[in-house]
Amino acid sequence: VMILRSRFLDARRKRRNFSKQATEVLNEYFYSHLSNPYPSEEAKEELAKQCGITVSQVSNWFGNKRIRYKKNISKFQEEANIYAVKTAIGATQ
Amino acid sequence: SVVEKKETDSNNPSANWIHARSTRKKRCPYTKHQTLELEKEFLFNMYLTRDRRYEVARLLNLTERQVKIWFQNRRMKMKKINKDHPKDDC
DNA sequence: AAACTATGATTTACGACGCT
DNA sequence: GAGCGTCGTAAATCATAGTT
Repeated sequence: VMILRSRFLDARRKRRNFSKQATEVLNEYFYSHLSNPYPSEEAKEELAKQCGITVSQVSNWFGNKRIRYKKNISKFQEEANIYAVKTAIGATQ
Repeated sequence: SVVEKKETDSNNPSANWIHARSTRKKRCPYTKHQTLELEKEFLFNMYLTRDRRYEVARLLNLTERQVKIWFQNRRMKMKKINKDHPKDDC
């Protein structure tokens, strides 16, 4: 019984990558809050809405992003620069 | 100046959220058997009595703490499942 | 098409804090 | 006040999607 249940739930692990726009929004938040990339529950809800994903998915994304960023900062340097520039442009307008 | 501030933040990975959980036990995935038995126990009741916890731990060769935490995590998982899919059921 | 890598989701293990 | 509760998370691992 629960074998079927767990198999059913494992099937939910089938995923699709998030859209380019969603990833863009998440990265923008991440890199503009690099000193403290921990969105509040409200911020998560807002991001989820903007991205068309669930709050859980936003939490997963930030969890993965924080650990992977931290594990290899240099690998993300280029991406970090891109979003730094992006937010800088946004700030001057 | 706004630009400068953002850039220094970006170039400053020392910004403290990188705190290493130094003295933590490494996560060790449980066996199929352990997980299955834990799930069966959870199905029986979501909360463990002290005696049950001792028995389960002994039977599965886990510590009581591991069993306690497994049940805590399992309850959180159930809560998340109920939240993400409100009412589709078998 | 078979390696390989990126990425989203799930699983252990805690710290922080609450309640009794 | 020891002890178990939830909540949010780190870190490792899993499973698959996407790339070379």
